[in-house]
Amino acid sequence: MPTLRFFNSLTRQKEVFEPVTPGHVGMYVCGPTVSGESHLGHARPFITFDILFRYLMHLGYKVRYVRNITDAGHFEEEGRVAEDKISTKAVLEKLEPMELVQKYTNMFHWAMHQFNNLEPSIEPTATGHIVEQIVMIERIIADGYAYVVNGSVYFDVEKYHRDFEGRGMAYGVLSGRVLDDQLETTRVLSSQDEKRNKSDFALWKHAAPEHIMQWKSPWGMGFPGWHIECSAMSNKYLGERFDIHGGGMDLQFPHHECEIAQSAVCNHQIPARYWLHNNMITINGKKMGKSYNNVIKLSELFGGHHSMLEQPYSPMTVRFFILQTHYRSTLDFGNEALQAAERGLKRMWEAFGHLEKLDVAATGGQQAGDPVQDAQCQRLLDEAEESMTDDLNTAKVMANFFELVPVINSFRDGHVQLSSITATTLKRLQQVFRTYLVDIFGLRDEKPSDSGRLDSVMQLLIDIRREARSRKDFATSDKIRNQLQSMGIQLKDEKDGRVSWTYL
RNA sequence: GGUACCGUGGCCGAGUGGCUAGGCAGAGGUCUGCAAAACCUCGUACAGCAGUUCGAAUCUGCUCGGUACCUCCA
Repeated sequence: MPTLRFFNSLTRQKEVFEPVTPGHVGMYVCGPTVSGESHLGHARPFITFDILFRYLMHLGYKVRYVRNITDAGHFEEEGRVAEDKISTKAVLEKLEPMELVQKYTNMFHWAMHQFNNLEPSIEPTATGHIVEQIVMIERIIADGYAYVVNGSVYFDVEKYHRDFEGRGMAYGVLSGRVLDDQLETTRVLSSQDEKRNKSDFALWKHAAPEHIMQWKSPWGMGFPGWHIECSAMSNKYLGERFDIHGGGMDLQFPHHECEIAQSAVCNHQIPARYWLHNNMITINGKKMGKSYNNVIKLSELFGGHHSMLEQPYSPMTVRFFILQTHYRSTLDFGNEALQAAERGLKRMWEAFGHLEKLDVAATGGQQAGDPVQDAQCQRLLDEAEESMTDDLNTAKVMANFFELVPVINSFRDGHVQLSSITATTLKRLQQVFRTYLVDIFGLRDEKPSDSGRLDSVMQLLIDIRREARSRKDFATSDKIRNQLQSMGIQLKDEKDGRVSWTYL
C-alpha cells in the first residue's frame, strides 16, 4: 500500500495517513439538509469524498463510509424566533414534514446517481437517531457541560474550553478560533438570550406546540440541535475514534468545532484523526450559497434552465470539471470553464476508448522500439499515481493523462508505431487508465445505450457515403455528413480510410 | 473588527527555490474532394514594490486587490 498524505485541517499540514485499525478506514462525511433541492455547490463534497472512498477501496482498504441525511429541522437565526426550518417550509408547501423530507431526499439520491457516486456504506438520518442524540445530551449534562433553560439544552462552551484546553481539545482547535476573543465581543449582545454566552450552542431546542417536528425528551417536547446528530451517529457507526471526517470548509466552524466539543466530553478525545475540508464552488468569485442568491440547482444545470447557463451541462462534465481542480482550491463556475471541461472530457474519453482497442500483439513485446517513448509513458503513469497519494491531487493525475492522449491517438492513427513501446507498457497504460477513469474517478459513458441497432444503421449510412464518394458524388456524401452533423452525430474520416462516428 | 486563505498567459486551473503542468480557446502546418476529427508546431504567465539568494512565480516584508469563516450554509 502506498503512503498517503492528506492535508489535515486539524493540524493545518499534510500528514501521512495511518488508520486507527490497519487495513480499515472509517469515514464520516456531513450529508445534505434535505429541506430543499441540491445545487452545484453541494455536488463538490459528495463527488470529492466519493473519489476518496473509491480510492481507498482501490488501495485495498475496507472502508465504512457514513454520510448522514439531516432531516430534522434546525432553527434559522439566533436572536429571532427559533423555528424549525423544515417544518416552516412544509407548512408553506402544504406537505407533511416527512413528505417534504422524503421528496428532497429522493432528489438528492437522484442527483448522486446522476453523478455516479457510490452509495455510502451507511446513510443514517437524524430523525432515526433521536434516542442516541438524547442519550448523548444526557451524558453531557451529567458531566456538567450543558444546562437546561425553558426546555432547551445548551452546551457550556466556556466551561468546556476551560477544562479541555489543557488536554489539547480547546474550543477552537479545529478552526483556529480564539474563544476569549469571541466571548469578549459577544457577551454584551446576549443579555436577553437563554444562553449564558453567545458562543454556547443548542443541543436540544424546546418546540412550541405549533411545530410539527418534535419529539419527547427529558426536557419536554422539542428537537435536536444541529451539531449533535453528527456526533451521535458517527460515534454509533464508527466508534469513539475514527479516521476521516469530511465536509465543506464552511462546516469547519461552528459545526465541526462543536462536534469535537460534544464528543470530547463524552469520549475524552477528538473523534476523528484527519479532518478534510473541500473548498467552495464560487460564481463570479463569490461563494455559491442560498444567502447569496446565486445558486444553480443541479436539475437546472443538467437541463440548462438557468439565466447564467449558455447550455446544459451533463453530470459527467460537472464531475470532470470538479476533478480538474484540487479539492482544497475554490472552483469558479463559468460557461467557458464548463465548456472546456465538456470538450476535455470528450477528448479524454475517446482516447481511452482507442487505448482499450490497441492490440498487445502489435507492441514491441519485450523490446521497446523507442525506449525513450516507452520510458516517457511509464514516467507519466508513475507520476500520476504518485500525485493521487499526495492529498488527492486529481488535477495532476488528469494532466498526466492528457499528456498521454496524443501518444495514444498517434498509436491509433499509425503516426507512431505501437511497437515503440513494450507489451508491459501498453498493458499498464490500459490498466491505469481504466482503474483511474472508471473505478476511481467514477467517470462513465453518457451515450444513449441503444447503440447496438444504431451502429448497424450508421454503418449503412457510412457505406452509402463511401460509395458516393468513390463516384465523386460529393453532393450526396456531404448531405449524409451534414445532416448527421445537424442531428448531433459526427462522422470522422480516419487516416486509413476507416470511418467512425461519435456524438457531438 | 477578529481569524485564515488567495491573486498564475484570452478563460479554467496544477505547481512551489533552478529542470519554463495540463485543459479549453486562438494561430500556422500535415492529412482531406472540401471539412471535421486526429497529429505536429506556436504563447516564456505567475498582482505591485523592496529584500534574502549564485538563482524566486515559489522564501521574507510592505502595498494593492479579492475571498471565506466569525449567523443557516457543502
